[in-house]
Amino acid sequence: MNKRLLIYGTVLALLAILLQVAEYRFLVIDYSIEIYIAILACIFITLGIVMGRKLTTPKEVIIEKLVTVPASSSTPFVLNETILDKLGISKREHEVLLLMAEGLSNQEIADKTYVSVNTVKTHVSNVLLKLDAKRRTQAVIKARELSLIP
Amino acid sequence: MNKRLLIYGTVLALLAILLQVAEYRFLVIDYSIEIYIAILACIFITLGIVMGRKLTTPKEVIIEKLVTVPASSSTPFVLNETILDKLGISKREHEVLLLMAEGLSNQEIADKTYVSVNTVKTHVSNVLLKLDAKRRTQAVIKARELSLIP
DNA sequence: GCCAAAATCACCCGAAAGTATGAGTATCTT
DNA sequence: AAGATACTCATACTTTCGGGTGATTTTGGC
Repeated sequence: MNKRLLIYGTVLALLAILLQVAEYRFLVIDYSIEIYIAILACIFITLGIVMGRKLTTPKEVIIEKLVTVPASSSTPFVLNETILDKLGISKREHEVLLLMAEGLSNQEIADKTYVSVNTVKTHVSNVLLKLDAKRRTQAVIKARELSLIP
Repeated sequence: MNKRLLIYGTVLALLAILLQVAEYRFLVIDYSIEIYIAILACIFITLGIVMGRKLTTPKEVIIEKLVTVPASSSTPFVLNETILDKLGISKREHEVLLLMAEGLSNQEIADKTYVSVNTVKTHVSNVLLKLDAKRRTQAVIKARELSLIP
């Protein structure tokens, strides 16, 4: 930081000298003083802008990213297969149920399981029917209550 | 923003006129030209610095900070209000988040909270944004991980 | 080999969800 | 008084869901 100030200082000094020299030249060639002022103004204004930009400390925007630590669950979760086949939920259906519970869309589930979206929709529909849910959100809740998903 | 530019423009113009007037005075009183230059330089350099600071968008240094959330599992659940207002989720938004987590549809949430469906949609959209979720299912998962809902 | 259940896929259609935008009101702070 | 925020609502539009129906292909067991 101090280095920077030093550099600017010397640059300023040099410019002053340069202007001093230029001054006499200008006077000799007898340019109008207005032009001289304008040039001076331009030079120092740009210098000022540059200094202003470099010297001002940039704003620091701290973005805090939230990360959850998995937290060792006390109960390991055991799938309740009894209820699973009591409700007649098949393997595939249970699979999409799990993915549904992860907040995936039908399309995303389709991509993950390498089947078409239509197939996923069919599975989802069946799951909704078998769990007596109106929406996938409800299905997930019920499934969790029944220990069908973690 | 445009107002600011206008103001600067007028200030500049005024300064120019002022300098013009001052110029002749200086010449009359016959000060040395060096002082004149110095004054000019000071004025324009400060002007430049001010302009540089105000006109240039302050560079924002984005610092990402990871914040770990313990994710309490079997504990009775305590709302993490710190995260709640860190994410800027309002009371109403949190309310619809809770109802969303119960598997309710927008219409059902609207009925329960005595507002229109459109309002609920707005709240839901905001929640999705603030939780960085694409779907309500995802939002519920994230909210639970962050201890925003039971 | 045959059958039933499971799995796959398609198409249509309406409902719900989500996005974008604008705007009015209320409250609270400076 | 002005500004910021939260809350409310609307309109228009796009995407996703979910229901209904039907059809073909696997698969596992008898």
